[in-house]
Amino acid sequence: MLDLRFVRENIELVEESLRKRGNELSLDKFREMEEERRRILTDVEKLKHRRNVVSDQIGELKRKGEDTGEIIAEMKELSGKIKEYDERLKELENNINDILLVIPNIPHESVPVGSTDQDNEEVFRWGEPRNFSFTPKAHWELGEGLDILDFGRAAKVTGARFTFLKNAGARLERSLVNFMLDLHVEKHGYREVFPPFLVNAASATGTGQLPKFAEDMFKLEGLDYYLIPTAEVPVTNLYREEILAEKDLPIYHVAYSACFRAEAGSHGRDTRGIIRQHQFNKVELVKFVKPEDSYAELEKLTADAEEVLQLLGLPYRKVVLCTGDLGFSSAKTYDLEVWLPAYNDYREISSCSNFEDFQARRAGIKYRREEDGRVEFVHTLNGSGLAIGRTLAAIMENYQNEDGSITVPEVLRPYMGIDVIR
RNA sequence: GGAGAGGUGUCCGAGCUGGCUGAAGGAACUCGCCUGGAAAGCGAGUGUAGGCAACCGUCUACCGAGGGUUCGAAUCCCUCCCUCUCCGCCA
Repeated sequence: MLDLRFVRENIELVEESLRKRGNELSLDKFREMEEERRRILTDVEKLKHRRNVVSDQIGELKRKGEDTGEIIAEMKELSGKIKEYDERLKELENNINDILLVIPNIPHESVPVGSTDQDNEEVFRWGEPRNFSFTPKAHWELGEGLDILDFGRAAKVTGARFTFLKNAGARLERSLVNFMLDLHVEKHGYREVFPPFLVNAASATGTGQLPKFAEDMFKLEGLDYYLIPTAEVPVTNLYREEILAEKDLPIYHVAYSACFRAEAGSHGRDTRGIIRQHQFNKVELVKFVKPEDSYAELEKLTADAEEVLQLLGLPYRKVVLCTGDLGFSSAKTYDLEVWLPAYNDYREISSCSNFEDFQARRAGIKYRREEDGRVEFVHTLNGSGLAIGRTLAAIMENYQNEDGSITVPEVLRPYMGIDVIR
């Protein structure tokens, strides 16, 4: 979330940035309540000071064995007043906080202004989409033909938008996880963590899923547990309510996890295949860095994700999301979109974002500067490195052969143990 | 799941028969003295959040979280969370 004082002192700027995101939230109510809050706070603090002073006097009088009846009567009245003020104050603080929690991050100045994904700007393309001498099949056709994807039985066992991976398909999924983890750990210097797949409400609030996007997550009935929509949530919350040492920054983590998305609004889109599932695997990159470094770190993080695509030989393009398409918590996001022959288009396979101090403030992740001992919020970043299921689909479609078999990309062969899936 | 113990500042650790404890003592760190240099020693300092003033400063809150009792709570009561030990169960 944004800093309370910052919002108070920059209301117009915040409203302007909301408009750029296509959000018509008015902050009039916020302004009113914040004024009242400060008024009451000043008053109640004066009363509390009085209470503290008199309380000391009572202690002293009691020690001397003197009468305190009158002064205690005064204090009773004072305490009653304080209680009333505190109640109103709490109400205001809750209401103000509720507003702050649903204000999205302010887009970075380099982010193009726009309303939909049509307005995203392409940064560059890498690789050439392959020219097929035959009509390429979609990954779901290939998968069923090779008996490596089973949609029907997954629907029976669980429901729509779940898939069984079988045989070389299951092995390919596992190979991709290992390949990506190895690359990021060994070459890019990330430290591997394996997180819980369930988090509590405080963690989901820390990264920005709650309170606004509760319906996108699966929640365990009767428990304060949510299935993680991405490893970003547990990994970013690793250091929630902590003060890190400057010498420990930057911290790079890479984590494999399953991801769970309820995505209530997605019915009807990508109903075939494994592009949009309720459960998928992902290798996620998460960084905690000093504020002055975060934009350079975003470029590096994105490059780390790109290298996966390059090593796999998958054509992709990099786009910068416009203000209207930017995620709630993000200040700037690059999407990497992989070429899918069956769609004859590029589809998102990685999303790399700088959240600046937006998540750090919600989650209370700070660091102490060596120079002057001051404490400030870190900047957090994350990006997919990559989404495994979509990578699998991309490999199947881009590396398919006329006979329906699939050539295994060179870098995966040590993990797969075979050259062709047939 | 059952029984017991406990959660205090960067860390360790007192206080817990309510007022003189934002919090003893120690460690660590910063600055100064000492020294050829270092260690030891000596002296001073070092939490977070918020309000007012915005130069110095000042006030409020915070002893796992929330609520209650009280004129007043780290200290008493209740609920919850977490950690440890033993038992049960389980991969």
